[in-house]
Amino acid sequence: MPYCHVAVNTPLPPLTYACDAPLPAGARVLVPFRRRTVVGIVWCGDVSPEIAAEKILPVQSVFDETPLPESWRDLAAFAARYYHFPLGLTVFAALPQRLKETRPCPAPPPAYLYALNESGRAQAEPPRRAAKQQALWRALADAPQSAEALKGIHKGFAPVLADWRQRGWLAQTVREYAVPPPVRTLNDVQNHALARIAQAQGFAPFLLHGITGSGKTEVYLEAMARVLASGKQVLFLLPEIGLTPQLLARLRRRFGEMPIAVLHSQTAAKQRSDDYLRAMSGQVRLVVGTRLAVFTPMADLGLVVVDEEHDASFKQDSDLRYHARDLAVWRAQQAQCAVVLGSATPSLESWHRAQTGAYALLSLPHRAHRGACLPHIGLVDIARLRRDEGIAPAVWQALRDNLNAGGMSLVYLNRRGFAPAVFCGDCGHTFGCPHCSAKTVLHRRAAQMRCHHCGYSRAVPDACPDCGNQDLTAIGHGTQKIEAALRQAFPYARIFRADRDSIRGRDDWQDVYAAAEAGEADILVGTQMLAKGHDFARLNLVAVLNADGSLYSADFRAPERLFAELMQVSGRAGRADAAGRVLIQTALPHHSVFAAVQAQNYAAFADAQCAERQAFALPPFVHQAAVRADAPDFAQAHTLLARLAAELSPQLPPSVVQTGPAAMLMVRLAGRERAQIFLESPSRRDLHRAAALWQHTLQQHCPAHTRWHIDIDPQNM
DNA sequence: AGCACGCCGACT
DNA sequence: GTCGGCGTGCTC
Repeated sequence: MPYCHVAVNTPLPPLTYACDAPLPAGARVLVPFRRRTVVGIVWCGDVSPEIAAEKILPVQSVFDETPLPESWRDLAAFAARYYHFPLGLTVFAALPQRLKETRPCPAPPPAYLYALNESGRAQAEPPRRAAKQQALWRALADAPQSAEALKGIHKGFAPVLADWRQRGWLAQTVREYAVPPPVRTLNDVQNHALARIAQAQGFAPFLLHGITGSGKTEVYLEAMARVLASGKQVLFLLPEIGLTPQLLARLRRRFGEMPIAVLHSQTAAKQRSDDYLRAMSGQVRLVVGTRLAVFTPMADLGLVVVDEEHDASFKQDSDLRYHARDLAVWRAQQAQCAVVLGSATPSLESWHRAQTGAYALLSLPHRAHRGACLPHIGLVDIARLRRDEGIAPAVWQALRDNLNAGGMSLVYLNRRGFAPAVFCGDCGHTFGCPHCSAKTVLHRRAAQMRCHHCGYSRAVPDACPDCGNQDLTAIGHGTQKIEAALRQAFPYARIFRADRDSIRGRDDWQDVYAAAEAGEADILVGTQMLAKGHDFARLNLVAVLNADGSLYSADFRAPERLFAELMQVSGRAGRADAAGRVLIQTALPHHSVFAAVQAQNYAAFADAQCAERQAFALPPFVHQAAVRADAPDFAQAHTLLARLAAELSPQLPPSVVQTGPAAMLMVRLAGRERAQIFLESPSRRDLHRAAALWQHTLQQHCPAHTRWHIDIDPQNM
């Protein structure tokens, strides 16, 4: 009797089942598992069993669906190996919801074109009294028609069409989509970048470094157009916040009626699995999505594009801790095609690879439209300045002047809520989250104190729980408080706030966007949400209120992130013909990151950061893995790691440096306390051997109440 | 990861 | 005397 290995949604390796005949690898099957029926993916269709025959159960049924292709299985296997995550769980993390369910999931039918065939043409056309039918008939006699076109002629076309098909009068062909010619012409620099990408043979990684407004997207679109025109597929990844209706509209303008698979966490389950299967069959050639789209099986991949490649949302921070940009590069290597990583502020990892020649560097150093110039960036030293409502006098003045001049301003700060902390003026009591090592944030409109890290919220207290003092002070400023202060100072200004609290649905965002576009907004107040991806023509003043926060952090990536954030938000200012102005409030004006921001010189900043990272043996000069444990008490997590560290350290490859265990920067999260050990090595191979050793040991020695995971290339400390 | 089977406190 | 707490261990 043949046996097969089946990946199921558990941390176990693929399990052995019996089957009547060898099964195709990649097939979706139903198998009995723990007295239940679960979905599995055949991993090996014909194996000899390594476990006792009496334990082996038969495969229950095999779905009549196209098996997942070998390239997809290789990707899943690689991700499981690289991220030291169980294969079964990796496989299921890479599938859309529908394919994890126990019902059949047939591939959606392709789009057809319909026309009268010879026997159809031999028939008499419908009489004039059946006007709609006659119109349909004439259209079908004239040229092949899509379903949408027929619907345009006669809404109730479907039964008529079915009838004629039944009679054998119709020919149907799969609809082909041509790529329309480009709408705009590129400038010389863009054309040069495009030519390099288009000429590439085989695996060819590019880092497209282009300042804000330099027209990176146009380069992507034209590179994509060429690949799509050749009949191959394109995978286009964007950060969560970049996949907007505006971007989709732009793709539709460029690629006409060509179908686009849109895969992100908010796509409805049915749509997502349909798009997944359409991409797998090659029916859809353009796949656009956020990080999870990197797992889309694609029959004939010809180009991968990762926009804003430095963005943190490409890294998943739970379950399978993958980095979509890195898997995207792996896929391009697998498919032997080009991959374009684009950013105005590339990650130092990618920059380093471009410097060492592993990636080809393409630069777009100027804004694309003539007349558009870089904003002027000024620093406002707030170390000794009195501020009114968290805003320095010079910034108040600039906002007032700009308002009077009819300009639009953006007030940017990365703090939601009203005030980031509340404390008692008498005894100094502060209000922490009971589950996290973080203060709760005052949300005044909701009259709540909320933790921004877990779901905790409570009513605003009337008095201090320690001393009964009723005079509680809100310190610091969040978007709500700034909005209130601005409304008071400028009662006639049209002020809009955009953050995760005020923008709940897509419509809220559309309202703000439309108002800003129509010139009906004077001041926008908001967080990251406003910094990324949206251009407002009238916006000519950006005020950044709390730039420093992260610089006090122990995370060595803080300057890199701050630089990217400031460049991104600065880029919002003055995209049209007039130079914009940016004012950054900081108490640390002499920090090197601000000089780099003022100079708007990414390369100088990146080179300086790289030198520092090299001196301190940090990524990208070494590779890191974090081994983390969390438990209700810190001691439990710490003890486990300390014990195993002592045990394992003599067995580690010599190039691997093991540091810790130490507390994570945020020790307590959602009621659990977290410790971690860092593994570092200049050798990927050695790092993986060390990680594998830890994985193996933890699988066997993890006590109750303690959880653990391994994070390869961790982005958070 | 689930989800059973297993052994000790508050209910009819 | 049972219902149910979640602690430990197995799943082909």
